[in-house]
Amino acid sequence: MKERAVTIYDISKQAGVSIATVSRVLNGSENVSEATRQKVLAAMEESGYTPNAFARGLGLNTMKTIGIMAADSSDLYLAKGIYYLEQLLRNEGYDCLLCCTGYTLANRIASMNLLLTKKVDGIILVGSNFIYENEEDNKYIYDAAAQVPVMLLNAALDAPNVYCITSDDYTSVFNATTKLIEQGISEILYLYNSHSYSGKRKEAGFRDAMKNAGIKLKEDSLLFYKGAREDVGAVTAQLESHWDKGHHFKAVIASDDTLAISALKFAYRKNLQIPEDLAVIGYNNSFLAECVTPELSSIDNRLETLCQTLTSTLMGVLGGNEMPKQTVFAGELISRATTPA
Amino acid sequence: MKERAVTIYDISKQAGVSIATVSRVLNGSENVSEATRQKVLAAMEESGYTPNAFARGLGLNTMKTIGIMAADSSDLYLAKGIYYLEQLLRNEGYDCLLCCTGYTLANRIASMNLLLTKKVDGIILVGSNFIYENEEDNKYIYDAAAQVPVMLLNAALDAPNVYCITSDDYTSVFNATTKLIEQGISEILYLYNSHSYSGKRKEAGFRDAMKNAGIKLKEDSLLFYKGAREDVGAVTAQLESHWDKGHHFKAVIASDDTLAISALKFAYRKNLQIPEDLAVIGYNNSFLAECVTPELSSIDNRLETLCQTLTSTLMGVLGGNEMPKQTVFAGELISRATTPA
DNA sequence: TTTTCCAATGTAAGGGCTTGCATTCTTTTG
DNA sequence: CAAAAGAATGCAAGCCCTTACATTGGAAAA
Repeated sequence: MKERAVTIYDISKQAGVSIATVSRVLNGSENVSEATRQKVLAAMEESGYTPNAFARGLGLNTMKTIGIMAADSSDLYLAKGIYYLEQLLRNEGYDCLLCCTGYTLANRIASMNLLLTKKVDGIILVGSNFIYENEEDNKYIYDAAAQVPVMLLNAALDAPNVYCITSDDYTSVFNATTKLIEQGISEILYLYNSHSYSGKRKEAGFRDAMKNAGIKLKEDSLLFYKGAREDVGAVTAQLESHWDKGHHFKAVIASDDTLAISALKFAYRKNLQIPEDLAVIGYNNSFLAECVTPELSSIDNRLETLCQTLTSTLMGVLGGNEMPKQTVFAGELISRATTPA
Repeated sequence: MKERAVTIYDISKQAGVSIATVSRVLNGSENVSEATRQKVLAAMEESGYTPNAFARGLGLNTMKTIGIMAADSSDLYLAKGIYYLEQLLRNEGYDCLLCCTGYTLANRIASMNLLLTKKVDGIILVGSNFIYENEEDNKYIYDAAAQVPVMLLNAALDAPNVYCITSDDYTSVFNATTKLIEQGISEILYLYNSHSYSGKRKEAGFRDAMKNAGIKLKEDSLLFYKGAREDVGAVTAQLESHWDKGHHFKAVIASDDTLAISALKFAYRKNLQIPEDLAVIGYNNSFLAECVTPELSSIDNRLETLCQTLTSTLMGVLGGNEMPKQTVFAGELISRATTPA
């Protein structure tokens, strides 16, 4: 299959210059006369030369690759983030090594090492679940950051060489909750399934909004689902069982669109009118929101903006510039048909 | 940031052996006595040695990386495929370089070259849209296949070093259509938005099933939507306009779940009961199908099986074995609430 | 014209690892 | 017990680039 490849030596011979000169035009060095540059380029063109990435890597100690870690690249939201990042990084001349880690720490440590072994120039952690409550569990991030910049999307961690781009989840949920209350709906159920960094921020936003409105928060106003949120049937069932135990509510704010979908299904089963009997607000404003009927109101956390900022910050860091350690963007409730006008 | 890394020389010194021996234990060579192996491993462990991937690549001419190309990694179906592949390949010790190419040929050629430059060991094209009608446009695939094995998921192309794993889309749609007809529904609209390899197979399945049942196919029985299928609103509008022109139907078979979602929305707007007034069948059996109400009947093309087979075939090829050039699996209609029982 | 200086180019020393071949030492065989 | 075979290890030549430093030649300065 692979015959001996064309090397820099072949080009140097063909163009009648030294390999150093060839290397210089390869790397866009200034100190090459236009005439030689053309000669070399012609030779490359003619023989279909492609520099050997490994040798290049050895010399430059980089292969222009960024590692992207996500728990599950098929999650609607994470997939979108990965997509944006890949596009943006490619524009900057970087390739992406993708690592789906699942949710266990052991896997994450392994993946992290893998990426480091492959000499990526930076690592992006997509999703807030990469930060652990137990400070020791975050060691794998600190270790990685000792070697390459680590970017967190939707999570925050104060450490050297770690940069965080987040959405202001707290305020988004606070505002959404407040808005519902102002519309006269105060029996709100907060449905969530993660204690991640942003998960806790969202929850806090809910609690504070309720408190702020002077509504005493019963503990049955929060429902935690401990399984995979993609298991729509199970989440729906849990909502039903909650309701059937006498915990009624007039609205659901979910920490994720997928969970909100279950709330919609729940309403359908219970024959509740949306939004009259039950208002529903999701989070992430994913494609799902437009797919369901009635269309789901959802909090948009401006994923594309986050990704753009993350990328430019990373590029800045790699370029040796001082960059902000944390950047926060405001979210926004997109009102559709599951909330009162 | 980066202090001088531990190299094979350090280990060799520390263990009191030659670097050749260290390299041998690194590569699991047979000819090393157990005692030395242990000594070396201990030294590695102690000094936290990580072999330099570039140097390794230079020597071995591989970095155990597979390139994955997909038009859009955030597409629900493609994302799932990428996810499966990434997991499977990782299990085999390979990393994945992800390339989202969009739908233009120029981008694809560029991406392909990029992957080849980075010396991937194989390339996987996820999605049937990588094959072009115009034979010349497929040159980029042949070129790539001249260097590394190319795997096609859901597409077929007969060429050296190209391996295809597909679902029998033709039969799946043929059967689904036939089943509807047997249930007494013969006014069926086939809704599609792609002329890709599998797109054409599906369409043929529909046409043949109708013909086979002796139903004369009016050309208004097929509706092609030329934009992005994610634009649910636009697809819905086009369905409405089609209907309003007098082209009525009692069922929709869509070439993709996302399109089917639009059919559901259309029914809702027209106040058609599902499945009594309108039956709907999607394709891919994606997560979307379970999210909507009523839940969508959809053709499952066994993506996970396809990915497994693709991976094992690729591993076989890389291992120098003769492997089947084309593997086809049967699909299956998953009946949910949008089709009559 | 001679001296400086600088742009353009070449020389050669790595960068860290793999591997064919040579060498040494241990076993087996006759 | 000598000779042959085999196992374990070392030597050194790559693999293909990058780049600090040396060299050259011509233009600018004196």
